[in-house]
Parts: sequence; C-alpha cells; structure tokens
Amino acid sequence: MRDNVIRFPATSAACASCRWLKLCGGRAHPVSADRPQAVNGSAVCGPLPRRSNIFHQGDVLGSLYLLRSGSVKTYVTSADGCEQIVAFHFPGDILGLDAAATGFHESSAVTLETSAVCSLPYQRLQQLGADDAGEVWAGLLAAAAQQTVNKQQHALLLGQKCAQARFAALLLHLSDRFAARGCSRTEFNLSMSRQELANYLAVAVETVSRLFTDLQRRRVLKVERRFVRILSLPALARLANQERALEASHG
Amino acid sequence: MRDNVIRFPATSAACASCRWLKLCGGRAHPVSADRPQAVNGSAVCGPLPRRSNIFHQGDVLGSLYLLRSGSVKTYVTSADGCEQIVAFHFPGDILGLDAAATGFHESSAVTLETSAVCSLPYQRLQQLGADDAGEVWAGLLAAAAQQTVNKQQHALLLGQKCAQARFAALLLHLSDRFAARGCSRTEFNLSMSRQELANYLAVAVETVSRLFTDLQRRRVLKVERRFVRILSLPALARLANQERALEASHG
DNA sequence: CGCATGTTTGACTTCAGTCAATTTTGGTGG
DNA sequence: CCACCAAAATTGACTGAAGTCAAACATGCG
Repeated sequence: MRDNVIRFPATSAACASCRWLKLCGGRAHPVSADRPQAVNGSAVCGPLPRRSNIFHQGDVLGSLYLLRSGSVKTYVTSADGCEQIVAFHFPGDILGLDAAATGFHESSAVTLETSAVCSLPYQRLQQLGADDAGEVWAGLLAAAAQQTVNKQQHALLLGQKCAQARFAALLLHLSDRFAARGCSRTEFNLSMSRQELANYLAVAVETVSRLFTDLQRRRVLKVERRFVRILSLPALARLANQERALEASHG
Repeated sequence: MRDNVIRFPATSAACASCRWLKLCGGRAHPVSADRPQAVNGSAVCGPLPRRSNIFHQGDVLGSLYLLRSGSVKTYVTSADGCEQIVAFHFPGDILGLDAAATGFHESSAVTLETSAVCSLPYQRLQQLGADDAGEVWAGLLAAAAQQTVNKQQHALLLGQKCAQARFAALLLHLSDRFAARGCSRTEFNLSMSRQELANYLAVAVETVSRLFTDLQRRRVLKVERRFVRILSLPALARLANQERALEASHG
C-alpha cells in the first residue's frame, strides 16, 4: 500500500522559489515546528492536526492561506444550519480567496489530516511594489478563476449526473490532482471520510458505501478502507460520462 | 404589469464614473448603436439580440465583458454534451472571469434578452499604470470572489435542498439582485425560460411548472407567464430554508 | 393564420434516500 | 498489550420525491 502523502520541502530553498514569497513576508516557515500554532490572524504557519479550523464562515479576512502539505475541505453553512462541502484542497492551493468579495470569509476551512499552511496577509497586497504587484495579482486572479472553474464542474456534477457518475468523476478528479503533484494516478489514500465524500457528492453515506462495493465487484476499483486503487481508468471515465437523462437541455 | 428592464445610461457620463474605465480603453460605447456587432475579440459593444453568444467554452480569452443592460446565462458543457447553467448575470456583472485560470473560456455566455456589453481587453491589464493597477486588480479579484461565493451557494442549493426550496431560493436571489439595482423586490419579469430555470435548479421542466402552480395556489406567488409577483417574501423565505433531510452532515 | 416552440397537467416509474440492524475500526485507558 | 466503546462503514428492506412519458394547451413569430 503506497503512501501518497504529499510533502513540501520544509527548507527555505522551497520558499525561495515560491511564487507567493512576496506575500508571506519572507519569514521563516516552521512547517516542521514542534507544535501546532494558532493560524487565524497570524503570519506564521505550522503543523495543524486533523480537523483544525483554518478560518470560519463569517470571520474577517485577515490572510489568505497557502496549503503546503496535507489536505483541507471548505464548506458553506446555510441559514438553517446544513452544510455543503464545496471543495477539497491539496498542497499548492490558496485558501480563503472567496473572502475577497466582501472582506469576510464566506466559507469555512478545516484540515482533513495533519497539514501545514503559510499565511499570506491580505493587507500586504496593497503594500507591494509596483514591479511585483502585477504578477502577484494575476496569480491570485488565476487561482480564483481556477476555483471558479472547479465549482462550475461541481455544479455540472450535481446537476446533470447520477450518483455513480458523480462518484466516478470525483475519483478521476482526485486522480488528476494527485498525478499533477507527482503522486500515483491510480493508487492513493483518501483523506476524507465516507461522510465527507457523500456530502461533497450530495448523496447519502450509504450510497457511497454501495458505490465502493459495486465498483469493486465490477473490478474497476480495489478499495481497502481509505486506500483506493483504480484498476481501470477507462472504465471509470466511461462511468463518469453517463448522464442522468434529464430530458433535453436548457434553452 | 411593471417593466423591470434594467437600463444603464448610454451617455459618456456613465462611462466617466465607471470603475472599469481604465480597462475598456475609454472609447465611445454605442450601447444604442443601430446594429448589433460581433463581440468576441472586438473592443466595441452594442445591442446584442436575444441568444447572442458572447463567448464560448474553449475560446481563447481575449476580453472580459461588462454587462451593461439585459441579462446573460453562463453554462458549462461536459464531455458527453450535457449542459449545466452555472449563473444568471445582470447589469454590472463581469463575464468571462473564469478564463483567467487557463487563458481559455471554461464556460459559454449567451444573452437571455437584448443586451449590451462593454469589452474589457484582458491584455490591457498588463499595460495599466502602477497607480491604477492595484485598484483594478482588487476590483477584478473581488468580482471573481463574488462569483465564487454565488457558485458555493448554488452548490449548497443543489446539494442540500429539495426542489421546492431550490426554487424559492432562486426567486429570493433574483429578488435581491433586482432590489440591489433599484428595481422592485416583489415584481419582476423573468428573462429566462422554464427550461432554463429547470436546468439551473437541476430539476425537470415539469417540476418547475408544478412549483409555479403550487406556490400560486398557496398564494405565495402571482405568476403570469414570465411575470412574477411575490405575495409573501416571508413565506418564500420559509420555503427556501427547508432542507432535504439528508441524514446528518459531513465530518 | 399556422406551425414550431414553450408550458402545463396527469399517470406511472425509479433512483436514491430513510430506517434499521450489524460489522469494523481506531482511539483510550486500565 | 489488550479490552472496551464510540464512531464509521456496510448491508438489506422499504419508501418517496421527483423524473419520465404522454398528451393537451398556449403563445408568439413568420
């Protein structure tokens, strides 16, 4: 069983080549510091244990956060208290961008496993020298746009696909993201629970469980708790492309 | 029956106070020009008839577009050809921001009625003077963030709410947007068809039809084709807050 | 005026949710 | 180290919200 934990070098060398260096302020980043530290409002970062809250819906925007290692879920809470996971995040992702709209975080972010983040104080954006600014702004806009694209795909998933296709599409999406980070495309450990998968896919936990069982029986997956091996990417892709036959499209 | 068409002044005075003036290049904006003009790749804008394509998924990012009057739907198309409307847009909205991720439009935009847009050439962002740049970048990032927030709410809707609650929430959202633009909060004409409403809400057209009928019978709405009068905002809000009892949340 | 398109209504079906019961797992303290 | 317990995951039986199919009706453009 392969370990797919994604680790970023904790050296300052990694920081030297970081595209967000101008934003973090260039301080030391004790990713491997001996104790977790409070994150919100602070410029430091450190190993955050599982289920740490990075920011909460309604918080004032102090910093954006660069996820360095581990993984994070972001979710929104409605007036009546129900929650919807809107994204899973992996190293390299910027967290908290949606707060740029109002100055308040419009979602909550919680680590799915031990993780490390770098704080990017939002104010520092205003203080950037003219030479650096354009590049950084463009980078942030691109990051925000990428998140928009992902959310649009999520809506497509929720709106047009049956449970099985949603599930297959999520596995393929995770597969792509791991591959993009140099991990195996076909073998990985899920950092999220069945409950969290179910919530993201907007199906019942039992349905996720049945889907795992079913795809395993059909030799598309090999599953052992949170470890997943994709036995047939083409088969998975075929499943992901089946649409829930909602009569016709819009227009 | 009130007319809720939102009109932006076509005078240069309106342009003078436009926050995006630096981006459009300050040319004349013939909103009331005598003929529609091709939009994509062009810096001009003009009255676009209903169902005009502003950009299409896969197009190279040439310009962002400021919607000046009318309304627009944006939608994504999946590999297997099915489409999901991801947003409805109204005057003041920036269109095409998701293209900032890859340099290619990741969604398509089509007018729902006669509309006018201003072209904001994306290249011009790089050419901005240092004094102006920060403000414009921050504005664009805020706009992108707002769209992210809206998409998160959309996901919450699709994931956690029953058909009736989705429908009520959409009406309230439209109501808010009209009110924010100085139009009536309780009376408006929908610029989208039942089919388009259904697609956005991810329900069947028949369901939308039944919902209109039902809410009318319950004296929450008065509907006459595309004209809607909200008879009870509180009742609508109550309906919007009912959750589809998916057992427990994530975590 | 007429036809294509959009909308409404009714009857029936189904996918996935709910409920319930059982098994497995991981964390904690004796 | 292992026993225990709460939480997570699985499995099966049943149910219901909303989808599908079909047919009638309205509307608006050419």
